[in-house]
Amino acid sequence: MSLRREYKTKQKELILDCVKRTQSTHSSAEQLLAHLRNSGEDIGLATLYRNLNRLVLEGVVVKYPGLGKNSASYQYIGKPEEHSRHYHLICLNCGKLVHLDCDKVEGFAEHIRATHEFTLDFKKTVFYGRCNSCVQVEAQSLRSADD
Amino acid sequence: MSLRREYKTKQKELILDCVKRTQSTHSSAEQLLAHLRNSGEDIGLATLYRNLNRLVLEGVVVKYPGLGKNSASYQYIGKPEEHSRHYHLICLNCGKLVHLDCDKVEGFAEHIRATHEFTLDFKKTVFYGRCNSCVQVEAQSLRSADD
DNA sequence: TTGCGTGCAAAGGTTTTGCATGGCA
DNA sequence: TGCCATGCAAAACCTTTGCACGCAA
Repeated sequence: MSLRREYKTKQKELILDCVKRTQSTHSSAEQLLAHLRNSGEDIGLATLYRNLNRLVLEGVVVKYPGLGKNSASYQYIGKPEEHSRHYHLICLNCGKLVHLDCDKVEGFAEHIRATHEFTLDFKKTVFYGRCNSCVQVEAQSLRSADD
Repeated sequence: MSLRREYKTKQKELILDCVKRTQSTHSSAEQLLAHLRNSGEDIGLATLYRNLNRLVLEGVVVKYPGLGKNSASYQYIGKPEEHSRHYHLICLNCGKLVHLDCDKVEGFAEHIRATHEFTLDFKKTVFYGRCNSCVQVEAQSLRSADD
């Protein structure tokens, strides 16, 4: 039963920094890699995936399985201790992340537990939809274009 | 700009039938294929994928990108006109899928839209958590074992 | 010095695509 | 008879894994 010590490496820090900096929009592994390259840092793809998986396990990063295309997206949501009892809203169009801090949510979760016998996990649950500005943009393009 | 006529084929009907019959639990392409084989029908994998994609486009089937493993799951939700706004609860422990048909949900969604300027997409949003039986089992194992 | 982390390349698995053939209309 | 749909196999794709080397502690 060996204790697994964790080493602090340059790559690990770069990756964490990168997802923190891009937290307003979820990014694919490839996009994150590009970001890093723009900063002059090159990191192996395998290393990136390994670290992302670790961060997901730690709970500070959320993984969204291939929404638009096929590749998964990753997004920094902060340390578990810090994002207590709030949920996340993600815009399917622009990728914007919104923190939902609201009393109503607690009431809703309680209702689900009491009536539907299901305990929501606010760390894992992400609400998808459209933010207001994207709803408006889409409504507009529906009016102008038609197919 | 050619009109694209759609043909009615045996495979198409079989696939639609299959997703309809299995709508209580979302299934991967491989699982659907197995279902079909059990009924004595063999269909090409490519055909299955092509038709599933078409059904997703039509809006009668929802695709959940690789939740547990890597493969995506598909689920029949009915014609857009027919499926009322219900959400899905998925147990993180046993994988059980629960349909959440509830007035409170509508009220909640409306609150999100009005107050938080965000329109929920009930096709894409999945609530994760634990079903009651799994909560109980886990509580029990916490008592007996400790790690 | 120990052994975890990295990078590369290869493997793994899922989904898509090209092409010849089959079948609906 | 047109041409869409199918089936097969190959390709494309994303992600994981094996292995040797580098590097943190």
